[in-house]
Amino acid sequence: MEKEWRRSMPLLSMNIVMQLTGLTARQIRYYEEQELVLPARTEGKQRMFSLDDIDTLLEIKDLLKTGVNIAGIKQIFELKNSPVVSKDVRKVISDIELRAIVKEEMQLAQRQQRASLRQGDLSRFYR
Amino acid sequence: MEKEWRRSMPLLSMNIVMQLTGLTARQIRYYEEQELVLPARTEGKQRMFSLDDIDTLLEIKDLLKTGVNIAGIKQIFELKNSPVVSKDVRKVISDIELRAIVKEEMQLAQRQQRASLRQGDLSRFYR
DNA sequence: TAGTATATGTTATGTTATCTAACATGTCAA
DNA sequence: TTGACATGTTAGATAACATAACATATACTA
Repeated sequence: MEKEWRRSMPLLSMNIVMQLTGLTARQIRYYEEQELVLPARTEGKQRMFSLDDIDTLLEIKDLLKTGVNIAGIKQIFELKNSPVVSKDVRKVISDIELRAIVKEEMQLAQRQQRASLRQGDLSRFYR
Repeated sequence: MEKEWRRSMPLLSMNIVMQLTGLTARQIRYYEEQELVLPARTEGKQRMFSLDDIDTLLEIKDLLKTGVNIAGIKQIFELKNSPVVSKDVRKVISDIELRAIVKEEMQLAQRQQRASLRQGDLSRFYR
């Protein structure tokens, strides 16, 4: 309860966030438009990000890379914020994400009669 | 060696540093002019501060409030960076600062035949 | 007492960083 | 092909920051 303070404090400007996440300003603003991140604003309306925001952005980046679209990410984030999942958040969430992704990919594959999901794409969920 | 990374990373812009330290931009720039802090710069020459810089600024603020002038602070910082004092840095430094301050104040008092140093001013060094 | 140094305030002027909004484009699936 | 999605690009406006010069209060010094 001193670390929480810092992680949620909006200290970082756009430029730094671009560097830390490897995302473009356009991407970051788009994700905000889609309400996936909600950076604070200065009096002059400039975005200020917290470390938590960085985590969120990195997760978005990762999920997009995995093939989940914005709508899917929205769902996942909603699940995360649902009070049901507040025991061992970390692990539970991973499972949920996994299932969401697999489900989406399965549906895709079915609809297209093809295997859009190569083995390698799930490897990071196993060990 | 993962925390060092973060503490020395220049992530913070002027505005945030002003808020975190309670110093004005003028003060911060002046301290840099006096080479007490050396913030990084963006390509566009804008200052970017690290958490270490914040610590330094807060220390400057504190020392100034205690009555030490810029020259004195410079000395103290030089002592800190001297390789001699690299065992139990924390404690040793406090002592050095204390002595430096006391010395300065004593000289002042002597020259002026007055007691410029009230008891209360040193109270924070004792317990 | 008059003069000087120190640390900071204030103002002016230019540059960099960020904003919003609109339009363009590559990719993929229907 | 057509359309949706995610992102690129550009334009024009504003916010944030830069340097530099001058002003000033306080505290020392002569």
